[in-house]
Amino acid sequence: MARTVSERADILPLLGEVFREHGFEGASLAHITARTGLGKGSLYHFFPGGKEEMAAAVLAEIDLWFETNVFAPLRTEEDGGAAIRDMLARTDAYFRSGRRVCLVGVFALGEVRDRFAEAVQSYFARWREALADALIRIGHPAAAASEEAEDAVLAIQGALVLARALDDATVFTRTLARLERRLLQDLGDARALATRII
Amino acid sequence: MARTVSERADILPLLGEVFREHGFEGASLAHITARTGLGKGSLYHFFPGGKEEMAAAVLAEIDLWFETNVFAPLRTEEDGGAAIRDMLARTDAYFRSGRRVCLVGVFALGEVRDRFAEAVQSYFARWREALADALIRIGHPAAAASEEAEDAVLAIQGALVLARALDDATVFTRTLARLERRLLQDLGDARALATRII
DNA sequence: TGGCACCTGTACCATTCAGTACATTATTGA
DNA sequence: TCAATAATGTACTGAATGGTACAGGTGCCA
Repeated sequence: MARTVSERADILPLLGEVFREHGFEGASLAHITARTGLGKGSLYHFFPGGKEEMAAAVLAEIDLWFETNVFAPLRTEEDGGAAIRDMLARTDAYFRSGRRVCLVGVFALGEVRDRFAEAVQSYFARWREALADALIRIGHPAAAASEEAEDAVLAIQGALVLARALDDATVFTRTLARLERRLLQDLGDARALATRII
Repeated sequence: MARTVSERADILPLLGEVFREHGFEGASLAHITARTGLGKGSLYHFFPGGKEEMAAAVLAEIDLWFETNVFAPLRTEEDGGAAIRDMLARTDAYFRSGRRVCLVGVFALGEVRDRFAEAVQSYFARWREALADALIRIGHPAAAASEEAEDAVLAIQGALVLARALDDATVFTRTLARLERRLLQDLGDARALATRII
């Protein structure tokens, strides 16, 4: 019996892709073994809790990635404008310019949402709040910043849906470009900011 | 053996809810019989093609509803502003103010997309184009109208994702209100339209 | 060289899956 | 009244589902 992959952490990205493509219910153990090359023995050795534990581990890994590379910079980077531009660039890279779907979004739409409610809710809530932080730092009024952030986060999700529906990834890149304009415009003019229509 | 429901058309909405809640793969015949009250005998009598035919019929029904109540008015109603307001009101009603999910969007994210690619693609493409039509009719420049329409359609999808993820339907109603402002603002000022940042 | 913890493949389990076959019952129209 | 058709419940199929049990193999450290 040849030892194959070794590290549990190594297979998390593969697991993620399976859940992304098939959803939680559609991700059968057959699909998972095919993609990871691991048999049931290994799978249940690494994840005694079965599919549920696998999905939870994947969600945790995604959460950590976004927390580190997107949310935290939005909260702490001094130059808020640069933080927002970084967010957009990393979002574009992560979702492969619209060719990759958001696992958390997929889970949110399904009945699985209830099983991972805390993780799903927290992911989007922290994204929204971190972005609002950065917007306030570059001079947006607090009230508007919150709604602008929500609008941006939801636009990213919607763009992923539409890009896949139309089989046209440019929908996603076009949306990111629009968001950059929308979020970073008018930085110097406080009065325009106060009265501007979102 | 008592005859129960009778019309095939009567059970389409029920079928739709099952697919909406569980996705195509997750919608087992057990779920379907439970929701519709129809046994396998009746189900396969009405839909000899099985689940695939059921889903296709549901998609066709949804398509017809939107074509009639949303797309066509956007294209033909003389008062473009009223058409857009009607679209938003009917969208709000259809999605139960954010408590109901978009079946076409759910299908778009899953692997089922390929099986119903034509229906999924056409639904969103026609929505986008019909909305762009109305925007042009109220004075938006053609180039901007197309992108504004895409932005609106994708915002609706994203709002549904986010509303369900955060378990907060107000995300959806807030988004529709924002869209109304965004789409209908500045109607009289051509110069502002030409230079406005989307 | 030995032992031991860690991996891994295989066989197996009960359950559920979509779909089929068919006999039986309702309904309809002549 | 009586066939013909439409609708329905039931029993069944073979395959796939997630999960368990476990024996055996592998690498590592003493």
